Amino acid sequence: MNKGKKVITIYDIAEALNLSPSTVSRGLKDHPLLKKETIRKIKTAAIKLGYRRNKFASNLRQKQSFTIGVLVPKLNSYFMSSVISGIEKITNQNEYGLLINQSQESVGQEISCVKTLFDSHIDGLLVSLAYDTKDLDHFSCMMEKNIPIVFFDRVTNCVGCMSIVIDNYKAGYEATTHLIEQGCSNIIHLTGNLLRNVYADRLHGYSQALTDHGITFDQNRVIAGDLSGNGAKTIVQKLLQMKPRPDAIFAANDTSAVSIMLELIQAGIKIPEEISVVGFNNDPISRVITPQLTTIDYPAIEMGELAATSLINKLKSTQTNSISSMVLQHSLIVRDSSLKNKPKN
Amino acid sequence: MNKGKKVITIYDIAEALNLSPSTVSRGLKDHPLLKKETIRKIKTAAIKLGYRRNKFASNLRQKQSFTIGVLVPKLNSYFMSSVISGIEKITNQNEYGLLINQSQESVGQEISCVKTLFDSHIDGLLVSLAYDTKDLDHFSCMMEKNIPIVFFDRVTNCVGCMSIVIDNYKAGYEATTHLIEQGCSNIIHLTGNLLRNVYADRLHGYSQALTDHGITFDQNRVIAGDLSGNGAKTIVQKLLQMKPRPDAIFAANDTSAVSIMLELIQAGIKIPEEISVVGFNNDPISRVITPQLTTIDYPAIEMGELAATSLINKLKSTQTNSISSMVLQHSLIVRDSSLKNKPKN
DNA sequence: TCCGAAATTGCAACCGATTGCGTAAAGTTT
DNA sequence: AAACTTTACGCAATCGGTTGCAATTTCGGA
Repeated sequence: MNKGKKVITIYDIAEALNLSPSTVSRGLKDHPLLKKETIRKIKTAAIKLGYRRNKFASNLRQKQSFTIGVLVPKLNSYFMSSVISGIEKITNQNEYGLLINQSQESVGQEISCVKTLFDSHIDGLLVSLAYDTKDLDHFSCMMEKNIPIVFFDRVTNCVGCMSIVIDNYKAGYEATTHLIEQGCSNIIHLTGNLLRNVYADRLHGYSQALTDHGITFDQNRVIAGDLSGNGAKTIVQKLLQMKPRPDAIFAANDTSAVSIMLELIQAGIKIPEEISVVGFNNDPISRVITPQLTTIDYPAIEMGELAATSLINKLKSTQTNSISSMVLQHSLIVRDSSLKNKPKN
Repeated sequence: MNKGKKVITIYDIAEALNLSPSTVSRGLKDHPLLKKETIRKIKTAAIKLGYRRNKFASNLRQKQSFTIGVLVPKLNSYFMSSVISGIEKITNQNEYGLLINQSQESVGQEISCVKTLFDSHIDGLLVSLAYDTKDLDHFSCMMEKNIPIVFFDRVTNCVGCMSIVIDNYKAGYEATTHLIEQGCSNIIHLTGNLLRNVYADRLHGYSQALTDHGITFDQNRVIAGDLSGNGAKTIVQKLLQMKPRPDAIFAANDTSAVSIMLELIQAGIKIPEEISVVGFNNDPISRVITPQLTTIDYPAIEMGELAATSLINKLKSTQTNSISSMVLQHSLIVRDSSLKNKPKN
């Protein structure tokens, strides 16, 4: 395979110019000790001969790959693809390659992906954890070799690692407070695996908001599921049978919120009159469903850009900077699905 | 940077076992000429010492990277992230790395990304073309070195390259025919850059369906735009001013279809009674909008899997197989946005 | 017990770029 | 013109794994 024309190396350039390979190597990267004239000659010849640097040889020697690994639970969600789009933008600008893997929400896959990425000699790693990851043992190979890791969205405490997040606690608090202010008092919270900070924090915010407004937190009103929207029918059936019927639902993502809404509508329930709904993420679907879904705007692209920028800075600076966590701004977007008081158009 | 513990090489294993590095190298990859016992010893020692193969050295020698490049217009769409999810699944199974770049819908970026990927010595390339790419000159570096390219979705004719597509002509034909069968005769078609096969073919199918049903094709009823949904307001204004008012819209993607629908609803137009709408892609939003959007189901994940599988097969087989194009199955999904005749629930 | 075939393993060159150190060439100073 | 800096470039080792071919060991058979 790959048997095209002859590969041009620095040796070919050296020979053509009657110079040594080392001079050519230096010339190609503007070494200050070389004569300007020589550098010009080398570069001209390189272009004329169609020279391309062999990254393997270069990486082997320099022990750097200029490649960043990305490990996410799932690629095909609006949120995650936006994050990755942001990451790609930055890494591309900085001439880093991007090696992307998905854990498919399983620790097993996550472990195997980390191994693969490690073997690929990535310079740094961007991670959002799988649904059921419990510990970080599988990342130890990276840490031992001082390969910096930046976690984003689904993060974890980890000495020496950096985290990019939004204030999920506050967001949960705001969403819940909004519902309470709309007159809701019997609020269901749909959440995911509480091992994950995003869900635990949102739940915590929800709980605190209730308490702060004189509503007692009730464990039975918290439903933890996979948030994929698959179980919506069952959940709605369950909700409608609860003794004091819930008057609001705060879901930890838009996908599940929308699925629930569709089921509620199917069951003849009026939104928001009978039940208000608030989601999370501000996916496109939230703007499209009727009534439009109140949700938390999550700056996905910015998160990707920031995560990538932070990692690259860490790679470029020799000094260990001490920032361990950065929090991006979210915002509550109020739409019709939760507006009980005000008149709808 | 990266100054962790000592790196273990095959030389360390060789020394520990009193063997030669070449034997260790062979043992690690189950060379048939080695004694089984020796292989076992080598592997055991490798694990005990924490050996990791250095891909750079290996790739340098073998002139292969076991890495596949992916170049797409935009990462952050439901369709594209699904395709990539499919690609990742296959490449991961086959132990290939994935280097992903986005052209941001611009030829300029596309050219620069191809250069980057070429310099990264990818073994093969998966491409969906940017919005305004006119020729394939920038891919010639790949072709000269016999690096196989598989195009998907937005493809182009190219000797020696492979294409994975759906039958866009037929899909356009079916969508239009469906509208005609619902009694529509004044059908607008919203399309993108006609340089791209996907749009040209859908337009062609639309046009042929009209002709086949005795409706004359009218260039004024074709609106070519960016399909991002941004110009929806302007387009709807324009539509509502047309002399015989259109009774249907066939949009080349769901995003624009939904944006148009929202504007139509805003303008007090009843869907589908006054204007029917059909989209393309079967994005999640199509199921969520009211009325639900009739659309063409596009097997995105399967397309990703097939593209990756085809490329890997091509890499593994020495013989040049002759398949130049594969067509995946699409399907028309009829929903309320186009059902004029039948009663709605 | 000796010989050749078969089974194992080692030697050494190689992939292509990088870089510490040494040296030759050019320029300065007095 | 001798002695000393600068400036510019070359030598050769190195990164770690791979592989064609040679060398050594093993073993069956005579």
